[in-house]
Amino acid sequence: MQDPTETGGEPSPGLVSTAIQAITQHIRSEGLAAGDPLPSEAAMTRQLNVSRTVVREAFRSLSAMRLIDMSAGRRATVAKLDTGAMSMVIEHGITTQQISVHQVYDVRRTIEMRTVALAALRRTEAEAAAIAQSARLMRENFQNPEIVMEHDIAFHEAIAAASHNPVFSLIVTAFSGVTRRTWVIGWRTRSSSEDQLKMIKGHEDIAEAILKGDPRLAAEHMAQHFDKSVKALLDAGIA
Amino acid sequence: MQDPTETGGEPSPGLVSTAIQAITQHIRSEGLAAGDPLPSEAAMTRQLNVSRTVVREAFRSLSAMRLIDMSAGRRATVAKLDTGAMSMVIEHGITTQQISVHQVYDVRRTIEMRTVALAALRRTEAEAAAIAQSARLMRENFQNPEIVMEHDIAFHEAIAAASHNPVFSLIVTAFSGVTRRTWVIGWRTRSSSEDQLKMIKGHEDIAEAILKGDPRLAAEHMAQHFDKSVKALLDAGIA
DNA sequence: GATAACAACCTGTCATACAGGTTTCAAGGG
DNA sequence: CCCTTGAAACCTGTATGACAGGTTGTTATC
Repeated sequence: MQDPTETGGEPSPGLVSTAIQAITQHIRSEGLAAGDPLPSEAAMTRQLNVSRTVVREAFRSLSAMRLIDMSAGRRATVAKLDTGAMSMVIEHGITTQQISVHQVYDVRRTIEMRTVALAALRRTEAEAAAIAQSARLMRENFQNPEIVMEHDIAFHEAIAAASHNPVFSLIVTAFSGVTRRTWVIGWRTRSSSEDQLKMIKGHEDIAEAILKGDPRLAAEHMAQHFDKSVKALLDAGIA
Repeated sequence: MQDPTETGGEPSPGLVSTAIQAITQHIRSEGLAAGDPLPSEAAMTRQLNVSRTVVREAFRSLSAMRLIDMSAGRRATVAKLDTGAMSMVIEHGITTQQISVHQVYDVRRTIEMRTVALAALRRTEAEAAAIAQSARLMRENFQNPEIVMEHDIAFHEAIAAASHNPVFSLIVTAFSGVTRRTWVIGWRTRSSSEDQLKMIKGHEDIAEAILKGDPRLAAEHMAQHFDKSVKALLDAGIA
């Protein structure tokens, strides 16, 4: 039925994929930035000569990946960089057992040894304070694992942010979901309060090294932190 | 009437988001693995008591993130781990100028210093051969930049695969799109054939170190490779 | 028992309809 | 003149029905 001069020749694995490409292509060719509005569904429908169903599924797909923002009544807009899609991919890999928690931790260790060094070199005063603040809140709430975990996650994300490289932030944040699922296990393995406080001390050491601007020391503390975390997970039988 | 507390809001007021969660939840609770079939759209429609439109947009969204595979006539199936979504996020960040090529290279350098060390430790004979093969093909086709680039990308992906950690593969592959867009620029900066061959020699050194099983040497060569690549991009004026 | 036609089911796409949110702009009141 | 107000125009969210075409299992035929 529809035969609008297929340019290029790709027999198309589906009209929706074509529409998705058209939209991303539009963003690129128009040089749109985060917040800029996209064409309406109706306009896209006319331009591509397909039904609104197809255009809509394309928009919705991009929205699911958080490349665009949609909300009722308003045109879709280009989205700010967001972890949404990435964390879903990681989660999917974990739940379908295609990747293991241990493998994620190896990647985290690799990346965070770098973010912490960069943070020590590039952090602003405010960022150093935020990092130290998270560590302090971990200690103050150390009886409540859930709260400690949230501050732990915030701690690592703050370090990534202080690296001033959003790609690192993106990846670190994408792993936070996995952390939420396994953190408590590692915490329980640290049977004594002493062990738990020692682990919190590790965070404070990292924060301090960042504050002092010593990348080598910061990386060293981070490595120790991860080695202990991985060991705790291994002791708990997490593959 | 603006409510800035909207960012990162969890309360998704859409039926589609609910449906997406229901599907991923189904995968989790049923313990599905890659290749397993999902309920049909009709079944989901009944279960969630929403229209097929909604269910379909949910399926399509998951398909766009490559969490599930869809094809006409057949039920959707759980997908194998794939880079699709991740590379789109990275591309989006680049095209909307929220991240720079330089930042991507810093992340690549960080990750590939690790993958190359792991590859040296864990590679099979076949993997070592594949890596060396890519390096050889780079040399054999060194007059043709496009082909050299493809083998370069294959080279790095093969190293990631040899690390035996799919998360590394995932990330490295996600960056390949960026490489395709900037590689030629770096190549041109290496004005003389001599420089270009020197760069290929760098790849061969890496391959050899992996074959010898020397992680420290491999990482060192990889670091040099990236330092030169970044310098080439900087010389070309890429931010 | 093998094979070919068929029926049941499934996804891909289209058309239409309507509810509800958002923006725009002009008319009316201060 | 400015501000408020309200309606119209536009937009997205969801539902329904229809049909084409692919896939699979079953049955009838050889």
